[in-house]
Amino acid sequence: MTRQELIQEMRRLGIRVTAQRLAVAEVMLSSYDHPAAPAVYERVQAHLPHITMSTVYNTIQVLAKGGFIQPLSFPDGTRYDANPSPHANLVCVQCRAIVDAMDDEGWVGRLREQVTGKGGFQVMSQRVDFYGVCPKCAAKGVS
Amino acid sequence: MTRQELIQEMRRLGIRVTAQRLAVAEVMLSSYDHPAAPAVYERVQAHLPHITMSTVYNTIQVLAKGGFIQPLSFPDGTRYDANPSPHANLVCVQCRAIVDAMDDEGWVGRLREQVTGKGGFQVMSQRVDFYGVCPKCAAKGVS
DNA sequence: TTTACTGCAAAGGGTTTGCATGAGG
DNA sequence: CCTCATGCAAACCCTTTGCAGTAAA
Repeated sequence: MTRQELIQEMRRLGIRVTAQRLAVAEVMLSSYDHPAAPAVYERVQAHLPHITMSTVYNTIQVLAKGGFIQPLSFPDGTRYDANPSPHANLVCVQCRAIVDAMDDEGWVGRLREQVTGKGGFQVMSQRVDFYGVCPKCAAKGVS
Repeated sequence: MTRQELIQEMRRLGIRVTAQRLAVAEVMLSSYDHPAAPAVYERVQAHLPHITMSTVYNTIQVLAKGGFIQPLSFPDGTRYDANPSPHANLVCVQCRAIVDAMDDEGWVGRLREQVTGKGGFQVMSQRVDFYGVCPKCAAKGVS
């Protein structure tokens, strides 16, 4: 998504475009490690040294409401996922890394189909996390 | 699970058995609405009026570590799931109700099989949530 | 008897809010 | 111009922690 497309999409959703929001959105959309707010703050500071955490949190809420990102609550804070397609996350319980799981065959979407329509529950979105130990941590800690 | 079986299982895991822990565990294991800590506290108070939130939180940690319950973090607090089998949760974004989704055909387990073994990630547990509007709320708010 | 759990109160930390200033449409 | 976003600081709320007393094993 180019900067122009991003601006157009924001305007289409009635989101007022500011330098801060653009910066936060671009960091979010180009981050694949599911950053928390403080990490987003740090990265945005490289472009906008004067931005504050309030604005980052405010913008995050706006972007979430607009469907650009999905919040993932964890005990130690909220991480954000900018991948709009149905997928699973692999969450390392040791280093807290989060990566998207390969799901070429669309199993998450299929699971959603199974759930939808049963019992009259209207599914709007989903969160699929698998918790465990990533290859790096498994190599380090020889458990 | 009877009270005696619960006690034996706790001892087997090296968990010291106290009246407070038994009460919290029994409330947890007999609650199917995925209660948050304050709700657990209220229910336990019916049996142990003198218990405190500290003890409830302490016990919750112990039970989670022992694998009796799974914490589910949400923006407005943590809910707890006492269903040990792989399943999906249906989370109503309006009334915050959480119910287990029927998964007779084991789709969640199958999805886990797909993820496990790909890329060397060691899966230990999972969380599968579907967010939407429950039948009750759909009937009320005619959206 | 030894270990560690309970209760109480206070602290912790990510996130939200109130308000004056400043910028977008 | 009018509305709404930003920045700053303080407040929020769920959860954790420190400590003295007490109960489990």
